[in-house]
Amino acid sequence: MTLSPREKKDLTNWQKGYEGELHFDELTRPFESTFLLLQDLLLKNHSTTFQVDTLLITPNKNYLFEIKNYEGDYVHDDDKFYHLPQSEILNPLHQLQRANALLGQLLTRHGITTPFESYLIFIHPHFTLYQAPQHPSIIYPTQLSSFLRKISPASNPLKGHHRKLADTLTTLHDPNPVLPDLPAYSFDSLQKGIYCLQCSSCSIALKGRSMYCEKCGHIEEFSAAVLRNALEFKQLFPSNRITSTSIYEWCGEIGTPRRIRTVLEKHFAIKGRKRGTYYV
DNA sequence: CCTAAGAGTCTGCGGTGAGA
DNA sequence: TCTCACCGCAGACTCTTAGG
Repeated sequence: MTLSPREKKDLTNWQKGYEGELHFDELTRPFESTFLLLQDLLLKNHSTTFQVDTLLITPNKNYLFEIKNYEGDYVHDDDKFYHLPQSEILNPLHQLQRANALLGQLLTRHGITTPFESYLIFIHPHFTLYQAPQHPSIIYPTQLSSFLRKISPASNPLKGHHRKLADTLTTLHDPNPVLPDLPAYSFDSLQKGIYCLQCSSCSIALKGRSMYCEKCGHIEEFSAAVLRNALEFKQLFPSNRITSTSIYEWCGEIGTPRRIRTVLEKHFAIKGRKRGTYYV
């Protein structure tokens, strides 16, 4: 669908944020084997919901990380952050302090009083902050690798209370993510077709058993592409039934309904018989 | 070249809805 | 309310083709 400029901006921001978290996940992967690493926690203290990007539990210290994938030029002035040339953004330090405070209160209510060291991580290599404050909680891109190196492997192992902390947080985590305000869409209003997995173009041609991207040359099995689209259909239209014709239409009437049916039969459970058959 | 998996074709079943 | 044409689907069978 065609997005409005505002929606495009939101989409870019979400993508950027997500990419930043993925990047940080990569950097903290070595810690997984020795420490407890919790990512993307959605927690609730009384009626206040808050999100925690990454929590790292080590034998010596617990860390709370807020990841920001800001790119380009920013300025810090009078306790405020601006994206140059002039738009003010939410102060990420305040977000970090809020998450830390709420996390502390939540854990205290569950009988855990362990402190967390909280850090604001600016992860994008092309991030510049003019008049950058020398704040002990801020880690700039050029400091990141040395900062992570300092979280050295501890000589003493994790104990029961560390696991209890992780278990408590995992139990308190709300698995239903808060969805951003999505633009209104319907089946009829969206462009149908299979897009290329590699370059996202819609210039896809069916050649034998494969889908061939005329733009980048990427080849994907027909069945894999249909399955991908069927899962996408399920995500976008949870109340719509998956039928061979609905997916055939959703895929831009590529192949034949019979071929689509074969793919659905293989990857989904069939409900009903004859007319009215659908897949779950 | 052979084999097996996948795709195409044909036929019949069952639900739906229009018209008598 | 009943009948019948139409549509969407499954199942059986045949054909095709990718990959070893």
